[in-house]
Amino acid sequence: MPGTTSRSANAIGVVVALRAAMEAVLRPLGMTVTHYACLELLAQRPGLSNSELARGTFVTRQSMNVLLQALEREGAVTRPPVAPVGKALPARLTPRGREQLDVASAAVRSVERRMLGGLDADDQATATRLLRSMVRCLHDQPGAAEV
Amino acid sequence: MPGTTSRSANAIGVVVALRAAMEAVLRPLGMTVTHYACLELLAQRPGLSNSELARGTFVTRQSMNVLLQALEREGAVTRPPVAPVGKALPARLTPRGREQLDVASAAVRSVERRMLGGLDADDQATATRLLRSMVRCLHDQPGAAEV
DNA sequence: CTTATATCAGGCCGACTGACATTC
DNA sequence: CGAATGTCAGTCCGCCTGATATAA
Repeated sequence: MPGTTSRSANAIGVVVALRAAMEAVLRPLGMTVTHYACLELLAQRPGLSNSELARGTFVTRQSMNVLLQALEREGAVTRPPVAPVGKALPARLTPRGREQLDVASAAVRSVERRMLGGLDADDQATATRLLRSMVRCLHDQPGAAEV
Repeated sequence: MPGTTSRSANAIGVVVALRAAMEAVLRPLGMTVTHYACLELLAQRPGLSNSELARGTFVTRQSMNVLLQALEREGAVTRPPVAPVGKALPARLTPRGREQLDVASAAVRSVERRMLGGLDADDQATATRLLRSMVRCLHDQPGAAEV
């Protein structure tokens, strides 16, 4: 009413607050947000290639390549020395990588609990459903980005 | 059910997808996510100090100081040369800063529309309400404690 | 040829930590 | 004194763009 023309959905607030909270709990584990997103994606869809992981986490394949090599070096991820087909090297979590993911997931879930703390059980279920829809929409419709 | 049963609310997906989408639309405007968050915060609460803006956007006061000085230099923000009280310098948007914010807000809202595109009007209203609650919870609670 | 992949090389810049002065 | 603030200085690193090689 007073000055409010078109009201924002506070997406900016979610981005800065949620991102900061996640970075805060992941840093002590030596993990970045992209780092964690990569492990999670790999757990859900084993065998993804470097480029596919890059697209899934919205970074360039060059950036994902650096991350993936670090993950291989520390034994969290394995890739075959030669490509089964083409050039794509299917990546998979090692038991160690799975462990790291489990620890990190617990930390991330603690943030989610804090985020949903002010909601009743009903709203929490709704929130989860709506969040999934949001992610799907953002993934499906490519913004002005992507090269 | 290999060990972990508790389903994630996909907070990680929201963070990476939404953040990337926002960066994509803000970059052509020469603006970062923190940059935009600062302007938005300043529009809602004129007179905030550097340190207060830093806390509101989850960066250090040193980082916010760099940003704020850049905003002053380009005439988007003004601060009094001397502190009215203490050392805190109340910052305010200039008409020019307000313009920049309006342009950026339009871009950010386009992302929000895309994000909420798969929902009906009812769910969209619910989503907005829940998002606000999430931001409030993440702001209020400390964040460093317990895992 | 065109497209997609992996990877190396180099650069950018936003954010961080450290340190100091000032003011309540 | 201690706590909060503004600010200068130095550093880091995650991510980017560019370029090369290979495979379908």
